[in-house]
Amino acid sequence: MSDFDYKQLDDIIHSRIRLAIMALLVSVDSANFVYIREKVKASDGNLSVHIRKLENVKYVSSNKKFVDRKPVTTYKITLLGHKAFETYINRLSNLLDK
Amino acid sequence: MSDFDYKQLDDIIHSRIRLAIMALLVSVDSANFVYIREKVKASDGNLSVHIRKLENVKYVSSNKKFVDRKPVTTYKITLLGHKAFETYINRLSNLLDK
DNA sequence: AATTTGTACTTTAATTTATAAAGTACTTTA
DNA sequence: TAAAGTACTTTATAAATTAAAGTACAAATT
Repeated sequence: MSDFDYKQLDDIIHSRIRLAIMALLVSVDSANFVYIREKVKASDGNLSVHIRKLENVKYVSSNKKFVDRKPVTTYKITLLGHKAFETYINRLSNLLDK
Repeated sequence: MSDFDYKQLDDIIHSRIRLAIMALLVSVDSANFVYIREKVKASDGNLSVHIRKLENVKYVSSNKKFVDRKPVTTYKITLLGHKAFETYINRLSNLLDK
């Protein structure tokens, strides 16, 4: 491959908000909903929808528990997610550095 | 800035197909419709719609003429497009290399 | 010479995606 | 106890993407 074919980029990852979520998650081991929402500057609804998409394809896993009687959802990137992200970055850079 | 805010990425450029078009155009001085379509592996309709979007915001300019009695449209990246692309790349890399 | 096939696109319509708004199930504060 | 959060989820609308159909030819075939 190694050309300008735009379909080589994983479109689950490519969306701006999901790319930001993934970039954050690879840099951080684990993060909860509120933390991600603030870093990524997303609305509640948006974050919920998009992180769910990442969960559906198993790029991200979540853990729900209660802390001080309040719900807290913690997210982690999975091994699959890590690999997909790496592949994405590789293809992106070889698309961009011509 | 310099954080994970996903809105920092120019969404006109960010779309997969438009990103590929821009990446191609910055590397090539000028290119015609068919050439771009093949490199980017887009359908006619898709390319037409998306390159038009890039034209509308003046990131790309076009020149239409006839070669051997057939229409040929040649595209070039503009100065504005060049700047926008550079900014996009900068923000992208600082989003990604954490 | 008429029909078919092909080229270089553009337009329209349908599907998908993204976003914002509203809703749920609480907890905390006044 | 009523109002104002918190941590999300769901739903509805708007926007973007894609595929299919259309236009205006040229070239090749019958």
